[in-house]
Amino acid sequence: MNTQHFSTKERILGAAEQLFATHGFAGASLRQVTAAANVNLAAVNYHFGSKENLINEVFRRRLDDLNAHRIEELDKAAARTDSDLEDLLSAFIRPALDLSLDRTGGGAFIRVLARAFAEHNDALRKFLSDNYGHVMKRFHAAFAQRLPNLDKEELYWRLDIIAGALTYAMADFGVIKRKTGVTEQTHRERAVEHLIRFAAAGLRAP
Amino acid sequence: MNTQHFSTKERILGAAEQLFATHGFAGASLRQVTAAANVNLAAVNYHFGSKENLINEVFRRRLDDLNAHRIEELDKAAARTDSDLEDLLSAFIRPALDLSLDRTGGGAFIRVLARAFAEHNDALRKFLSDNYGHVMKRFHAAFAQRLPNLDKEELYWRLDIIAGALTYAMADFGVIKRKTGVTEQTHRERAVEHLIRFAAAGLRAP
DNA sequence: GTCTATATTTGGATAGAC
DNA sequence: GTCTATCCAAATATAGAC
Repeated sequence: MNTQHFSTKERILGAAEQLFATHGFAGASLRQVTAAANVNLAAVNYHFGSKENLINEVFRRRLDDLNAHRIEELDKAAARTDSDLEDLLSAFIRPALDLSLDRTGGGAFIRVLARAFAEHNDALRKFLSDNYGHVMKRFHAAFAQRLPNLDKEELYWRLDIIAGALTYAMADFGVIKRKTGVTEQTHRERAVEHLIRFAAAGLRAP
Repeated sequence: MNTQHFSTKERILGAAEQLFATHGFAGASLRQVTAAANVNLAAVNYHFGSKENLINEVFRRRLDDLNAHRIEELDKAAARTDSDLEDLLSAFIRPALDLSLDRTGGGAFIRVLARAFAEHNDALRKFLSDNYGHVMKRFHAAFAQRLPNLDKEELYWRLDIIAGALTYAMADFGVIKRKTGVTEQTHRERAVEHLIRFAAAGLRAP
């Protein structure tokens, strides 16, 4: 991530992602970030204005893509008349799995997301809600259509739990050593299947 | 938590627990902690030596109790010949549920635990491993006895995931507003049941 | 044990030369 | 756009009086 053929901005984002994953938002200093990115300390404020905005941009870079894929998969599932709860859950969960498996830092980003859940940071939650609330609304609507007896707020609440469980599982799996070669991907695939079954059962509960 | 009829040490621990839950270990300063505890800034270093040690003591205060209850429940389950996987899981999970429901800050502590998972802090992990590794060993042995075909390392790995899922669920549930009175406890009870089924299925997977 | 005062370090942010 | 140098605030930690 700190090779020279990426732009300064990209190198900062990559280094920040890694360090936020490891030390947290408060724990990783801009000095650590700029040193790892091999750029000057002042570059962060020049390109991003502030540390808080840098944090937001770390999210934006990945979430734009992730949520676009989710909407894409949701549209596919919604177009089919025979799609069920599991298909909707898959549309939400599979893109996150793919991201966690990519080789350009996606695994680190998933750990950053896990931290965001733990943070309960109001500014961060507002940013996520402002920018990606519409994705949750789309999924909420799709689930609500298939679960007409479930209270709307209860549904939001359960989707939040599912997002949390997914993030945690992906972040934790990131620590596992892939001893026997293919295992890493296989394990995550299985985790996703378990999650989908678990989440579907949870959603169907009265 | 910051009333005068607790000792300085206890007030610091309570305030630290609350603030670590809200802002994280790096994010909560000793100045915030001592102000909330209504004690002098220097008191932390006098009573605990350092911030890192204060963090450790926040864990010790709750985990000693939590793990004692877990061992107690495990012994009860192990004594019965007809106990199954679900009983062992219950011995592990129920004491955490009880803690999350207590009224002296247990809910905040569960959020602190969730942060510890996200931290991946080596010093903290070593502290937890040194002081509570024997509890995981006891559970590992009990599960291994009932799952003789499962690889030992695989089992450790899965128990870790279960601990993570439990912690996350409890921490997240902590945010929910109990609108209709009894709901809070009922919801957590249900979450625990889901978790146990989920975990048991995961453990039985090949 | 508790306080005030302070040493020391570190962090975020910016000014101004290039 | 990038660098050096620096400002200022905040943090951990300690010394020493009470």
